[in-house]
Amino acid sequence: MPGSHVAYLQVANELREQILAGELSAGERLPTEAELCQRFGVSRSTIREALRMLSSQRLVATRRGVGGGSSVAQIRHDDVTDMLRESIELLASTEGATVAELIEARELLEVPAARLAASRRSEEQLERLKASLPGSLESVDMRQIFEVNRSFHDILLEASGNRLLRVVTEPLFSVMQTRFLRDRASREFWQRVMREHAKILEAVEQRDPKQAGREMEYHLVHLRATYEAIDSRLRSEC
Amino acid sequence: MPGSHVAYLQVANELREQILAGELSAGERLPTEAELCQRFGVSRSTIREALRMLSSQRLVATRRGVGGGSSVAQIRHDDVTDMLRESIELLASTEGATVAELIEARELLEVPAARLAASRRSEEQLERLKASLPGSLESVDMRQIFEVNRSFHDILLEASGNRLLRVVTEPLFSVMQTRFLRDRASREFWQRVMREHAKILEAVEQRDPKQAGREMEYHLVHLRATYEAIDSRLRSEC
DNA sequence: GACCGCTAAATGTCTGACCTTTAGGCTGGC
DNA sequence: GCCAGCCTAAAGGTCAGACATTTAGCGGTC
Repeated sequence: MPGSHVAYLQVANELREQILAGELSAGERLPTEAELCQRFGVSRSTIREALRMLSSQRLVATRRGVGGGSSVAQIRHDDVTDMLRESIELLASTEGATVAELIEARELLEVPAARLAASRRSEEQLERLKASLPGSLESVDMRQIFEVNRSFHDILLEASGNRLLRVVTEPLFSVMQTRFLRDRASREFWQRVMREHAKILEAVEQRDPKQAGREMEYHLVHLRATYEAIDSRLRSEC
Repeated sequence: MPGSHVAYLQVANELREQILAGELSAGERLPTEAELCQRFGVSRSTIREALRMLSSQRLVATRRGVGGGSSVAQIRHDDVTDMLRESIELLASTEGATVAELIEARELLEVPAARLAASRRSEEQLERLKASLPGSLESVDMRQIFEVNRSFHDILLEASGNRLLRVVTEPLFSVMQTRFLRDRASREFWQRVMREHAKILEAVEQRDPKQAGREMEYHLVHLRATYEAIDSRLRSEC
């Protein structure tokens, strides 16, 4: 049912196809709403509903004021990451994804990512990675530990040099972290995490891919146990 | 800027948060548009624009007629796959993702997927996998070869038993295939692809993960050369 | 008991008015 | 000559109300 029988869907689909086909390229401006009304022979509300759909898919961006209007948006990696994170969150909350699947997928991706990071990291990335590890756990607020942890994994993904890898892996990491760890993990747990991160960092500094992969694998196997324990606790509570 | 100063965004965000927080769970019905108008103190057009955003994010579904209305949608894996494919297509068309990154990411994912499939595939999946390989290339239309190829990889991903893995890998496969192969590859190329698929299938049938991984790796390395050749040809044309 | 059409509830669409934001130009003072 | 600040017009944002369309369920006719 391409386009259904609903006007706003037809308009949205037609515009989307034009954009995807490259007839309208990034940055280029779309006609004004009034012109689109004429072109499609529908009312302004219909056009606006179509534009809202496209803008929530990050295909167009709209600005107000004179010289405003809609233009084809340049999609950014972060946009994709955000959308994917939200989708996976939803899947995870409805048994569309089990904990085992999340962990497995993450291992499949982060281990190679660590290897790649070890062989490709720039000096600047290495510095940021170091900076992201706090000297001691005492010096950081427990509310921040969360962000510190995330930051380490994210810089590592960036250092892997593959933006697609980062785009698909960050959401997996992110979903697991918010789902399982916020306020549920002990101080000892975080101390161990930090020690393991330090090991990974060392291998990345030495540009030793194999070792980085091994350390990451070890790290994730350790996490797996914690996640599974928390998961079964959560389940029994319900 | 949470909510900006634009009414439809505020409404959409508020509803989205309620859905993500689980206050409204899957399948549950939202108030009618008229009721939402009252609740948010805005006009119907504003409510509708917000609902269009949510529906294009697959968060709600809307039905017409008596007893219709909007309800919280149960997100499906295919929805996520579709959205991700579109995003990656867009990234790939604007240098947000290079061919090298696509190939690399795909290798990183499909090789482990083949291993998992070899150890987990059901008899039924094995049968479908066999059925997806045509006896000889002559028997299939060149226009269908495309779909045959896709089908093999997709069933293999399904057999990996990890739905998240499939969700993130299928788009990578799909984008590369439509971008590079449609009408651009020779008959000899497809013959070789089919032979390599058969090798993979054999390892999967024997439940030999290592071998399945090796064959998949070999297969992808071969593809890499073809893709890179086509890519440089495409570039020089522009 | 099967079929048909009515009805009412809900979304879909249109119209036309007015509000708000914003770039750029105009004007006046220094 | 230049800067500040107002002014204006173009575009999206919002509103109100009417009418069209779809659809489930009800009820009556044969």
